[in-house]
Amino acid sequence: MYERKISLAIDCGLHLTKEVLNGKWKPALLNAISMDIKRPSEILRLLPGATRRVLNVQLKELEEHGMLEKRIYPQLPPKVEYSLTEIGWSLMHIIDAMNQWGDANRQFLENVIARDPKTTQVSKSVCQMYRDMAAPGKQA
Amino acid sequence: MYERKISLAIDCGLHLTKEVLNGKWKPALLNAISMDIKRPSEILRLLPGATRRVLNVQLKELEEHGMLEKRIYPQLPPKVEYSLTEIGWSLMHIIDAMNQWGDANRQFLENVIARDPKTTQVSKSVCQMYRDMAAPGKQA
DNA sequence: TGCTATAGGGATAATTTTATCCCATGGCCG
DNA sequence: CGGCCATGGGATAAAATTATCCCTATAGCA
Repeated sequence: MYERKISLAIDCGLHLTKEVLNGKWKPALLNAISMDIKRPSEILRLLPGATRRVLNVQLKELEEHGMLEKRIYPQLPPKVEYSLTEIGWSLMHIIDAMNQWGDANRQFLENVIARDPKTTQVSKSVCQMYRDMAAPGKQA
Repeated sequence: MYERKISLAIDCGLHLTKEVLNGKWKPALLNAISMDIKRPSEILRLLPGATRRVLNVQLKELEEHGMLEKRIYPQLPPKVEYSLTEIGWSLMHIIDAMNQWGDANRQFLENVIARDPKTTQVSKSVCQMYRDMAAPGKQA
C-alpha cells in the first residue's frame, strides 16, 4: 500500500474535514449512500464517470475513516451494503451545503470554470439522476 | 500552463463546489481572508506548511473562479490585498461548517486518520493560530 | 460449457497536484 | 555595493491520486 512521504497537516478542523472528504468521489459516495443507494453496483451505475476500482478504494477509505459501515451478506453472488455511521450522517450537513451552493451558483460557476484554461471540456448530466430522484416528475 | 487531459465532470452541485475548493490550501485561504488576513505575506506566515508558490497559484485560481478580488496598491515594495467577493463570502458557510465539524470530531478523526497506513506522521498546531485569534486569551 | 452478475484487489501507467529552485522588480538601509 | 522587503511566475522534479488492465470466486442460466 502506498505510504505518504510528506506528513499530513491536520491542525485545524478544516484540514481534518478535508482529509476525510479528500477523493474525487467521496462526497458523491456519501451523498448516494445517504439516499439509500447503497450497493456498490448501484453506486457504480449512478456514477458512470467513476471506475469500479476507484469506488472500491474510496469506499474502503470512508469505511476506515469511520464514515461508513459495510455489511456483507453471506450470499452468492455477493451482496454488500454500505450505510452511514452516526458521524457519517453528521457530515451530510456539509455535503448538502456543498450541493446546494453548487446548484445555486451553477450558471456562474460553469462559466468561470469553463473559462479556466485548465478545463478542456465539461461534462454534464451525470448526477442529474440525483435530482431526478430527489424531485421526481419535475423534468422527467 | 497545464492543460487537463481528462475532462472535468461538473454535473451536480457537489462537483462544482468541489472544483472550486479543490486545492490543498484553498479552504484555508478563504478562511484566512475572511478573517482579514489578506496580504500574501501575512497568509504565508499563517500557513507555514505552504510554499509561497502554491499560495500564489491557488490564490490566483480562487480569483479566476471569482471567489476573491485582488487589489494591487501601486507601491514599492508591492502591496496586495485580497478580499472575498460576494459569492466568495457565501462559500464561508461551507468552510465554517467544515471547520466546525472537524473541530467537533477532532479526537475521533485524529485517531482514524492516524491509524490509516497512508499516514506516516501528523503535524499539529499550524492553524491553531486561527483559533487563538478567534478566541483570544482562551489558552494563550 | 460459456457468459452474466457481484464484489475485491494487485500491478502498473497516466494524470494531476505540489514542492523546489531560480530569476525579476525597485526603493530603502547600512 | 549587497541585501532585504514584497510579489509574481517559469521550469522542472517529486509526490499523490486516478485510470487501466487483469485475475479471483461462485451461483445461475441458456
